[in-house]
Amino acid sequence: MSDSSKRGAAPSLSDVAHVAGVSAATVSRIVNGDLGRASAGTVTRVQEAVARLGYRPNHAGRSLRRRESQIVAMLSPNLDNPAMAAIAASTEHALRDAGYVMVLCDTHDRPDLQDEYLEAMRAQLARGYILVSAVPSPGLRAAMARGEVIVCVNRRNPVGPSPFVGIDNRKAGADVAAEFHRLGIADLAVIHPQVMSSSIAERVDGFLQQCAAYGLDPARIPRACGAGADHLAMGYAAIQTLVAGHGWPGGLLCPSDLMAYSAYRYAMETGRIVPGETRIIGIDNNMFNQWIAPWLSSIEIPYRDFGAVVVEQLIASWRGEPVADRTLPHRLVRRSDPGLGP
Amino acid sequence: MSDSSKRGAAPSLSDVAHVAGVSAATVSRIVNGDLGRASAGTVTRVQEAVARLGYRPNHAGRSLRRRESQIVAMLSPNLDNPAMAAIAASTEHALRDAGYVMVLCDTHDRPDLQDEYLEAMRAQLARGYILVSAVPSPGLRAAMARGEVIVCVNRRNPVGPSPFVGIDNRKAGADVAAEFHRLGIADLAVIHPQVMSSSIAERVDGFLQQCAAYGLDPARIPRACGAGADHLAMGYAAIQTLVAGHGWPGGLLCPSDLMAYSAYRYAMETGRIVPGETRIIGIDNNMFNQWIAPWLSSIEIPYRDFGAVVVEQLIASWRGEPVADRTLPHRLVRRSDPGLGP
DNA sequence: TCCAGCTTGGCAAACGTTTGCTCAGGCGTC
DNA sequence: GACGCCTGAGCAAACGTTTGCCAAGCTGGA
Repeated sequence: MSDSSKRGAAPSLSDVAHVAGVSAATVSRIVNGDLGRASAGTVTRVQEAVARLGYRPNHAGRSLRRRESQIVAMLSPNLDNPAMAAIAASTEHALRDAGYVMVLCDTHDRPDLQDEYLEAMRAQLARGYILVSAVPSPGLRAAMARGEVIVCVNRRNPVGPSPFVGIDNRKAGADVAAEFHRLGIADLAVIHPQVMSSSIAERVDGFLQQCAAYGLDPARIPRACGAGADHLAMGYAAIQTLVAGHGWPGGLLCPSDLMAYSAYRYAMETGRIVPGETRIIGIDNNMFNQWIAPWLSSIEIPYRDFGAVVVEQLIASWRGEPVADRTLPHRLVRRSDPGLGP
Repeated sequence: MSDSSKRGAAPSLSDVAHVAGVSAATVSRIVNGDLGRASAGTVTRVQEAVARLGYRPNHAGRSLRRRESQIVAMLSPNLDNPAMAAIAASTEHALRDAGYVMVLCDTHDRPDLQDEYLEAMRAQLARGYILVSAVPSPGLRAAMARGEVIVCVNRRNPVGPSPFVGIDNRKAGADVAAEFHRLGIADLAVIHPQVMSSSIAERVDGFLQQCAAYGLDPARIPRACGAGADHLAMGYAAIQTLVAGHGWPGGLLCPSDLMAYSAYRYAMETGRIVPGETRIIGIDNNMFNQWIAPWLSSIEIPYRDFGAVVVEQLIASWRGEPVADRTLPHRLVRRSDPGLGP
């Protein structure tokens, strides 16, 4: 009974070695691209055996020996938001191209879940962590202290320095202010989530600063916040508060498109005409906008490009190279159709 | 230098054994819940050592020895579709609760990518495969032949029998027909993707059958299909073809909400009033509908409940139990607001 | 002839876990 | 007192890879 006679089991290094008539060590070296240590004849013989048996290295064995896996963990606050889904999809693709596999964890923005997943991924020997909109947590601090490789996306690392991928949120907010200025709309307002992540806070801040540059007093720009399970619910609560306190503005900044959606719904419910009476500008430029939200201008963020950049950061970190933050470009997409008229 | 002196390295079984003054074998058994084989004193001593060292089993070692991992692969055709994202999110959650980790792969509905991922996951010793909208491919056949545990979601396994989770697509289509009948709309039409998955085909089929039951000749119900990168593009192409050939119908079945979105856009572009002149009914009930698509009735599919059921199927399969298909309930959500009127 | 150096490839020891087997001691029963 | 059984726990051999080290064979120069 040769090794390869084990029915059903995937072929192992020693199966290949047996077939090729060499030792497992030699096969290992060749499989890993160390071709300089074997003669040309041996190399081809081994490669043929690999092909014939359909050999694939067993990652458990490799991880055990090398004390590192090909697993990269992505911790995402939620997948319901198409922006997060786009980041996840593009990162998954880029990681796969680089030879890694991505494990996706949904933290629901909760520090306890974030920590649980960080721990679980440590047990999997995860080689790196991609934290989308990370929240502060003890486990994150611990991971930093252990020297884990971490890349933060959208939000900067709240507990220390980490490589970062995102946009210039302050500039994005300012661009919205500039658009309202261009349109001659001066009675502005902002809604935002009750607890603001750094990215949202920066967007709002950039907006207000730019308003000030146009001579508007930021302190007199109405703001309202809302709580809820997702940005849709938060936006709905916030717009109600805003309108109750200050009436409808002529221009409304929604720091995410989902909040814009719920503001729009409330406008419909209350008979406010969008974009005729109130112009809403969002941030994200959700892919559905062009199909069913022709009333919504939005700052487009190149989420589909995030993955490749994130992986570049990861690889540089693994190499121990210094890693600079990466700010990707955004742009305003203008839309002003009223949607449908019955 | 004791074992535990290795700085930075995670504590291993033998570190714990050393601290507790027992052998690694004993620790292993206790960690794995085999408490009947050790005295109460030993158990507590080991548990204390585990807690003190923050020990977590190394999954590479475990996988290597047990010849199986805790990894379950989900192959999804794309994450852009919120329905797929919802399935992924709920499955990830259910798997984690059951002690597994999910690796997400985006196949873009391509057989070659599906095969590549099946192979890559085999090298990771994946314990099971969740195939969302699987397509036929040689690799899938091979996986079936190897006896891998596979659960299919949305689409039935195209190359053989597998446990399945989804809805009664035929009934869903029939329910749409019933709704049009209730509304007294008789000039109906259907758009659908050029290459129809089994689920879409069943929806359309159920719709037509039910139309026949109402005395409409299915052969005279206009149908059009379109090609494209996603359902949005497919829908846009299809509705153009449909309208060019047969004009706007009074009632339009879109077998996915995304197609409904693009049909809506085309209606706006051509001045067709929705839902006043043409009533569109979709399938999926995308979460955004209630916020920005008040004109769209849709069949709600409980994607958030899929994950738990999928995991039940997986676990039953691992136990070797017979696994019956699971058909989850759907329901029509009625909406008929015109959206906004400027 | 001898030695140095290169090429080629094998040996064997890890990596952390699981588990069949063994064994020592204690207890109960005849 | 002998015997068998139960309990509690350790030994050691895997699982599949990787890699430092060594050895054999060859080339070429002194």
